[in-house]
Amino acid sequence: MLGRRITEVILRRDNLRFPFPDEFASRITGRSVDSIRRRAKYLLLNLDDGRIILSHLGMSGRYTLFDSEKVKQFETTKNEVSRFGSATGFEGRHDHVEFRFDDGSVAVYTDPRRFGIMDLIEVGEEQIHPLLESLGPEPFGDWSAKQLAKKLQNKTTNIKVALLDQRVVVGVGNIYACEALHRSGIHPQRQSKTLVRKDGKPTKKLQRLHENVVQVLEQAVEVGGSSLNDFADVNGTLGYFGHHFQAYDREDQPCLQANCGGTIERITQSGRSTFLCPRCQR
DNA sequence: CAAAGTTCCTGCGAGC
DNA sequence: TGCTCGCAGGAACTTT
Repeated sequence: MLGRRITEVILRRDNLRFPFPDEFASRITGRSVDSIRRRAKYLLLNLDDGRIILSHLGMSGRYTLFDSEKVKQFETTKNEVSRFGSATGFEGRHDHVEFRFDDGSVAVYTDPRRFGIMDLIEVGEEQIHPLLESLGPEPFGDWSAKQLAKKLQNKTTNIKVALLDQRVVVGVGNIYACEALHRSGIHPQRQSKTLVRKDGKPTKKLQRLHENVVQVLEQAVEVGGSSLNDFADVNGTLGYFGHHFQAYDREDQPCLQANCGGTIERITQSGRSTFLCPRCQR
């Protein structure tokens, strides 16, 4: 999408999780995409008029890109079966938005559950956007164990729930919270503040957790994300991180930590599944 | 029945 | 007593 001019936007419904902003299509038609950034799990597409398309994939959203060749093919054959899985070319049941570009390519936003978000940020309003304003630090930025300790020092909340709190650190979802805690040997139900020393400095375990959060996310990105069902990149390539799970979705299977010999358990915390090894996670 | 995300609401208890 | 805050849990959104 980068560097291309939007020639047409087709909305197949009036909302995802929230209604599309007023005149969304007309306000972005004719604009070109100057740069693309990410903040937490939000995508930000900077347009040439200073406005920003804000997008979130929710649980099941995906963008699929079709080059002009592919687009021509679809338009001539009306072929609805493609190698893109649920993004069945154009007009699949869950293809909600189509961005058409000046070079003939098309980006399709597909989202069966419609937990995703699409909004248009007006010039200068990025800092005050309600979805962005209370986000915590980026794990790949200058985030430190010290910073994490500060956020957790008075928290009685379970550490797993704290990791999922986007005010503590952004980008850690349910899978990666489970994996990072498992690698760190920390019990998910442990009170957050017990990982911080009285003087406010991180304990050894919290330092490990900080390192492992970054490591888990880096590895997941490297192999293209987690395909629990069908996470795919813009070319339809499936993510591979699922093959690297050591705890998540492994209930009743042996713990893979060296010399542990424990068995992975599944519990529920705040309505979310947590997988842990009660033997090596304390 | 459970699911990868996020926000909002309610009810409860602690502390001032 | 009343107020605020933090926290836990649940609901909501929807389809597979």
